[in-house]
Amino acid sequence: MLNGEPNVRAETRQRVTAAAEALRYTPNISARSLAGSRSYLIGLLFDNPSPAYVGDLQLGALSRCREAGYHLIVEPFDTAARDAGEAVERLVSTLKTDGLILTPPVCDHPAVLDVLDRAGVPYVRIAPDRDLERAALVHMDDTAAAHDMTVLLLAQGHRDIGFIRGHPEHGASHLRYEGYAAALAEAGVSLRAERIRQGFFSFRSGVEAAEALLSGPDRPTAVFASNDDMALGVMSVANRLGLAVPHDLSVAGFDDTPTARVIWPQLTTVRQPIAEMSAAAADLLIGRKLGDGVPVRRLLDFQVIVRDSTGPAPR
Amino acid sequence: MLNGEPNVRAETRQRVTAAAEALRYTPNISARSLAGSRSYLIGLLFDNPSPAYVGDLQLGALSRCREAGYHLIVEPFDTAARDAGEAVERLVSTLKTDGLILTPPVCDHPAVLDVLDRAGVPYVRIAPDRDLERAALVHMDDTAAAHDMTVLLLAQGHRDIGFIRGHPEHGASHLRYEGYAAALAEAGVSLRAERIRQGFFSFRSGVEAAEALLSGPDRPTAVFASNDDMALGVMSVANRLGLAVPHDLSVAGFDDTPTARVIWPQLTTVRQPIAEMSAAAADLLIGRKLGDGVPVRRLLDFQVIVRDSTGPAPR
DNA sequence: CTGAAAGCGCTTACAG
DNA sequence: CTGAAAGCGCTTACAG
Repeated sequence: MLNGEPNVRAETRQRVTAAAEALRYTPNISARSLAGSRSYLIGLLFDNPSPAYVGDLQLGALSRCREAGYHLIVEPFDTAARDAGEAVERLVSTLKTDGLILTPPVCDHPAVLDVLDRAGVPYVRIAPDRDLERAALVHMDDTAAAHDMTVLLLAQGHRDIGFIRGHPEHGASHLRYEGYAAALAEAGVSLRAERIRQGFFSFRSGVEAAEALLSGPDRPTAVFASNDDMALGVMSVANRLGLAVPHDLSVAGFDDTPTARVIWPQLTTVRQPIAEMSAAAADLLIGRKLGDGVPVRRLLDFQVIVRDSTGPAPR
Repeated sequence: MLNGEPNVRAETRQRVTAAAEALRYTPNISARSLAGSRSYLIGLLFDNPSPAYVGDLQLGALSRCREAGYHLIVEPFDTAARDAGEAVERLVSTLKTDGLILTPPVCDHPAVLDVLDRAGVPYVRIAPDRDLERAALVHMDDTAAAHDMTVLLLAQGHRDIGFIRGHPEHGASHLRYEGYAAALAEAGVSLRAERIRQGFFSFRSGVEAAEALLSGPDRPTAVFASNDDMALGVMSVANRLGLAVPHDLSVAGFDDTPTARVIWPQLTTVRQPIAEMSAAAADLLIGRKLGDGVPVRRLLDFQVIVRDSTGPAPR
């Protein structure tokens, strides 16, 4: 009855609930899991170097778990390991979670997905790179976000906008580049190959790209880096070169890391709906809305956050 | 036998292990928990605004859990809630974890500790503020760290060192201040009240303290902020005031946040052994080394990290 | 509709 | 030392 069955008289229900309350009764999760078809456990698999990203992801999932009486179990996962498939097999057989949230890059590991599909374990992928048709996923539109950021720069009069690409192994890198290129094309601004630099999402790579972009007299009036760490690298180089941001150079990033708000000038960037994505994933798992037919796909909104590192193009 | 009992013939052990391997046998954690005295589950309770801090903490605990076949369950916890005691009561009765890691400020909540003691649930406190004799804890020496940082500044010729205190509600704030004051006293440098400002661990409060400290002509040659966010605020103000760091002003922080490395100049700061603390806590819980007598107490080493925001005092 | 029984997959105490 | 039985605290299918 405590599990919310129907067909119980209101009075009876109330009395039982009151008694449970008085005795501080709380069902044991292991017993429920063993006896029933639910474990009230959701697993979050990650293999991500950024504690902040993983932390944000958890916050979203946790808020939904809490409401539904679920608990979150976090599992580091070595995507590069040869036996990744077996590892996940072991995991689901010991844990019997009601579902798994797969964060990048775990969500793009074919062997992991194979095992999960075969075992019939429900899972939701967060922002996967490939095989988007394969299973339930939650993501945002990287292309549109990069597009919008570029449009913002164009609207401020910039016509010469450098771009630093992200790590080539990350799918988002290509999507963001496409958004940038599309916005330029729409505005009739031609894309110059020497304005595009390869980065790797690290501060260091941002510094190197910025040095190439900003050293000579022929330099762009704005630089859009594919993530905040690289944008910070650009700002650092600008500072060293005596270029005032945003007066001489506008800089935009992507991610809205904590650093973006404590740097000066504060960084214009894109906020990804990280907590919202994992919250949506937890929702799907808890509500068991994954079963039938075509895989669920949720697209969440990003947000372009205009702060002080961008401004009108110098004339 | 698979649980590592002694008195099994080597050959037998090997054959069983091989069979288990071949069948990919992995015991179900719920069944083990229900039947036996171990749940192979450790809970991490947090109520901390910083995802990065919580993420770092998890990494340490996770590494030990993984080795020992344990799993980590993370639980957000509302310390301010009136029914915090009941909440933790409910938690331990549904989850039956083998132990709890209590992070600040949960580790300083009297009702939580009371419930846990009464229920006989093992727990380890991470860097608690008060009642240090009460139960097992893992921490670092904030006073010594602040002392060492101040000594470093003194060694670079600084005799006029401003200090920004941390949030008055956090025990560490007082300890850090004491370390600073002690180092000055040892060096025979007198402490000037107008050089001490109250901050609240936020960037904003660092900015305000720095404005008070640096605006006039009579200003310190170095500022030691009780955490990195406030140190960043100091650097931001210095930048706005045209003070070159470290040439005109040395700045030191505390925490070694990710931002400290991507700012320019890079921030001199103290690295706290965050992951090590939670790893030690997990060790104690998994090894069940908590039972008898005087509470275990582990003191871990900090590290003063000298980077580019500090330098010789201007003459 | 309701209540008592079986059983989930293990560990543990115990009889052999 | 070893093996079979009991039992952990629930859910679920089933007999009443």
